[in-house]
Amino acid sequence: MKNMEEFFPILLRNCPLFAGFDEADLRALLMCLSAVRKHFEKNTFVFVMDERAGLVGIVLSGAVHVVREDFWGGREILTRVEPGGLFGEAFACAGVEKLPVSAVADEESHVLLLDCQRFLKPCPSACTFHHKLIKNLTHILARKNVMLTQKLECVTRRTTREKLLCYLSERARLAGGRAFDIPFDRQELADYLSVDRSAMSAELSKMRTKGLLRYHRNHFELPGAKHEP
Amino acid sequence: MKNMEEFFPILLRNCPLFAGFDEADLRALLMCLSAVRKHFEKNTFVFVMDERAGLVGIVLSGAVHVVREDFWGGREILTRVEPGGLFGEAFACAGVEKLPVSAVADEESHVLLLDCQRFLKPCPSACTFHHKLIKNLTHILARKNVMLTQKLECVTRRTTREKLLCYLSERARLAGGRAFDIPFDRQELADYLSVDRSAMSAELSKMRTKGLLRYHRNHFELPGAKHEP
DNA sequence: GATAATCTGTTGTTTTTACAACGCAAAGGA
DNA sequence: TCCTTTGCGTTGTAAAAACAACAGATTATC
Repeated sequence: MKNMEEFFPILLRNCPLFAGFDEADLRALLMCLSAVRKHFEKNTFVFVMDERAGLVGIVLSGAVHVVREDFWGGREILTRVEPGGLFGEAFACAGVEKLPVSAVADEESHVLLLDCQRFLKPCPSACTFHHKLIKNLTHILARKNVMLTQKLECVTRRTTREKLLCYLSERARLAGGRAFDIPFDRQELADYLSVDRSAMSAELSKMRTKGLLRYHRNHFELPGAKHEP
Repeated sequence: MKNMEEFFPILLRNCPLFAGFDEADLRALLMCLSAVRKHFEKNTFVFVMDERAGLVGIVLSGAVHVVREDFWGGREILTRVEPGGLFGEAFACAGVEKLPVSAVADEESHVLLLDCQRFLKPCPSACTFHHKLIKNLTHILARKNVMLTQKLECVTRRTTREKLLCYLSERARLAGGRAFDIPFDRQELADYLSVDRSAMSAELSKMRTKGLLRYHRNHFELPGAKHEP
């Protein structure tokens, strides 16, 4: 792992996998894991769909697109990963036989590739960073899990109103009260709930008229439970 | 961990967390983790919403419902967990401050509670089972992640047709060809895609008429890519 | 084999959504 | 200040989905 020092700042600051690490930790760990740095030209594949998944990628420079290609050859960008960002970790840890996505360098990029199996094996040199790493990895997977579950719950509702109430109810719970702010503007909220923006705006209006909620811009208030006779 | 032997079969056979363990492993591990067995009467809480998450639950006997209570007091059952089943693992590993769900014993039940933090700490007695356990846990989280991602991709499509094509395209990819079976009946598929069953049936008919696919019961075939001029 | 139960497809009606086009207000820059 | 940009709400129309009710086919049960 020579010539890695230049990328240490990005890994230490922006990569959740190395949260809580210092430079010395990182240097030791990369040795221990026999991580590989690779270089990709623009539009070349980092991972190819239908391969067996085993590697985690970390973008050091440039940018990588995780893309899905459907049965008819259509290609869709699922996420854009920028320096410090992680990709493929879920597939690698799950050890899926066929990668359901590809990863393509969108610019000329440097990527750090880690073998997921080595994460989980007992560390031969008994390095203590290993444990921190596993903890971080588990955190990342678990948090993503929670986020996905939450989103799925909103999105599976049938109507826009239900989706909104599901989301807002959750935000209220997180805030611990009936008044709270949301981190989305209208377009972003519509995208999150996968509904049309203008239709959602209209629905919000209706709900306000009906007294189901109050709002201004990003600030929302839900009335307490009504006791219907 | 006395009086646990009677539950060993269920743990070894049905609990993914202990996959690959034998009885001796399990006995050692439960000691090492200082796992706690608790008894719950019907309709009592195992976890309470808004608590700090930290424990993983494994149902030994009876059954537990993971439920969500919304802002207005409505309660919805998210999953039913039966003996051998795991619950709360994502929240525990993510260390969420406020549990977004509750867990309620639906029958008189025995539950094994494990402190998630102890999983990830270096094992003081350096037991080798610990590593297997972490591997299993990571597998479980990662696989759930992959499943959730896949479902989310289908469900976020706007129309029933798109949802169907997204799902079927994925199944074809997994099968490695244009012909494949699906593991759902119509009602289950509709539930998975969160659409109405009869509307979905109608949409399938239309798609068949248009030549987008062929099917009989659980068997589907997708025509190859069409080259439009 | 007969009957019941379940699964699937069909149709018509009502409700909801997507889409497109526009107006207004707030924010930012020249 | 003027002008542009951006975000938000509104409206009308066409498309799509939910819903309900039913008929045919398949499977299970006796």
